[in-house]
Amino acid sequence: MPELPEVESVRKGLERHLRSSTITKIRSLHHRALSAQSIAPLDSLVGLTVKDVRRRGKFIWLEFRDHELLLLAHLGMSGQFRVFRDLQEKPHQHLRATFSVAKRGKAFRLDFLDQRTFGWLRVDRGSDSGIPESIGHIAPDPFEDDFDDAEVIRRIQSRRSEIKRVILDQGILSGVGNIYADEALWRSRIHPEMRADKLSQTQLRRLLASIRYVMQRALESGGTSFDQLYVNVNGESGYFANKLAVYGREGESCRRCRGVIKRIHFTNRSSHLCPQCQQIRKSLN
DNA sequence: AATTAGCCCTGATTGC
DNA sequence: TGCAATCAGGGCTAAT
Repeated sequence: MPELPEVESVRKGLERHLRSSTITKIRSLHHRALSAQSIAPLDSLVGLTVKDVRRRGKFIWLEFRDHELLLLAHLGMSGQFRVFRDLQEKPHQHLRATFSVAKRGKAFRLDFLDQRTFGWLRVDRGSDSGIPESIGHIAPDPFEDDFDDAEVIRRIQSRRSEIKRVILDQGILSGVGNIYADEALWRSRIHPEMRADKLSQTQLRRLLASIRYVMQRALESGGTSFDQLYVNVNGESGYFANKLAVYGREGESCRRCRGVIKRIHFTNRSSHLCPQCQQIRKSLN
């Protein structure tokens, strides 16, 4: 499941392969591949040369030389970008769009695959803030220079809902999904159902540090792959899954104490935690 | 303005 | 064995 570390791994791969390359042809093969909010058809990008590949949270985009248009993408749950040097390589079953690309006289193919079709591509334009116009409401992620810890802590404390919901809100901070939310909460010993406004400065500082730590470590491992739904642009899996402390470890023992990892229901999905390390104090909640 | 339920989707797995 | 229910979950929208 692509969260910030997985999306960053993909971004790096795209940067390496696509920077200074020119798009020569684009085909869309699924009606949901192109976002309804796209300001122009994919064809508008034919002939443009990639200047940069950028990211905020889980959003990724290509910037082009001498052009205000850009290509924004979100991988959803199962979206993938795959680079194929061999143009004869058979198209994947879940192929949603395919880009023909040329770089220094060599032609290659960039495929956008997506089994569950929650991912999308969108032609958009830049804005004064330096990010695509349509994602102006997405907050900086914890690895950006202008991420302001004190300000984010203040915003978290202004919410009365459960802390896990708040750190998953991409308008407060971006890039955190279900896996790293559970991992960071475990690391900072905070119960996911604690009310955000009841947490102390110290706890929230520790939580932000844990989010950075966990996602940095995951990035160094190339991300978390449980199955073939997340792979990098070369089709390779990440190997952070075996370093996870709580996610997917229901019934196994806590790496910090003798507790048994529990899985609890959380808005139609799951939270994983150690009930020993992450206690919810009724009096404080 | 903050909060929350519901929706979009496919394929693997579980239950009867 | 076969079919149906369940689960995985990010972000947007609508309703409260």
